[in-house]
Amino acid sequence: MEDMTRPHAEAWQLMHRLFMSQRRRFVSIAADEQLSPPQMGALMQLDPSRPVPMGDLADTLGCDSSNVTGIVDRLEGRGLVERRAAEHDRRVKMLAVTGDGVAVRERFKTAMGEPAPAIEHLSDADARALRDLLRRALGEDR
Amino acid sequence: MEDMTRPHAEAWQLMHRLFMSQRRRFVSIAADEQLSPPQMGALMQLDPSRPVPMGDLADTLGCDSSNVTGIVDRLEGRGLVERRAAEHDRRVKMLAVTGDGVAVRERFKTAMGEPAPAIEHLSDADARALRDLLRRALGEDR
DNA sequence: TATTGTTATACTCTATAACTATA
DNA sequence: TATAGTTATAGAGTATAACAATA
Repeated sequence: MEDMTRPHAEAWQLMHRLFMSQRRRFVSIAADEQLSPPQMGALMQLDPSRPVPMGDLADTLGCDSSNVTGIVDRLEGRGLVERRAAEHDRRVKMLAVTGDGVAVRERFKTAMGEPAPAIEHLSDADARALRDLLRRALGEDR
Repeated sequence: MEDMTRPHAEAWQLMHRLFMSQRRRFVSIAADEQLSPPQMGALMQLDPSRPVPMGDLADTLGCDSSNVTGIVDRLEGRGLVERRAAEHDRRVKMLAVTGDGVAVRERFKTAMGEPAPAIEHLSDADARALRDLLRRALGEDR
């Protein structure tokens, strides 16, 4: 009984393991920017080229909107994000990433975009094959 | 200038995106067991077949050991984990997963092991190719 | 002296419920 | 009436520092 698992499930579980092994790196990179993990997560979910409503951020973070108020308060206090009025509904507040916020985002992407060692050790051919598979998987999903 | 990114980096970033899209599922599965995400994370890091010291858990979770005290208090209160004396050092406390704890772990693995939609939609051939690549990546890394 | 785990403290995250101001 | 965001509250997560027991 070797290989009872479907290849889809085993692939997913291997990715899961690989990803989990990188959690400490995420925490450490956020700490380098003096941001808590939730704060960094929120900043990375924002769109630097288009302000988004508070409620949308709460949805993508999967947490209550009362929660986002505090996280955004602190990001705004750090000057990384701004609350702006929305065009046609005076209830909603749009979140815009500031220049400093964009800079933090860029540094984070550079640091966290560095592949995990397991991926780094792949041959160029394997890495291209993996990239193409993932492009296909994510492409078909939208 | 299309494709300036090395295939390793792009593959890693695609995996990152795929994984992030599954965070809500993790939170929801933990909530089904009435556990907070950190509690579920801690329980899943333990080894059901071999008790581990508190300090080791703190290391794998990447947090301070003072933190683990509280998380383990609550897991122990739920009867999912036990603190036991260590053999040769009376300072250390070993964490053992109880029968109930093992059951929660199994349910979690079943639920979270279900592949993300993007993976599920891959053909069998693609899924096997992906699995083999990841086996190779993770295998070489140890 | 050094190490393991706990306690004390302060701040952050989180959900629920009640509230304000819009719609 | 319903919705977007805030505030109030209570419990949990987090790091730092000080501590007790043990090595």
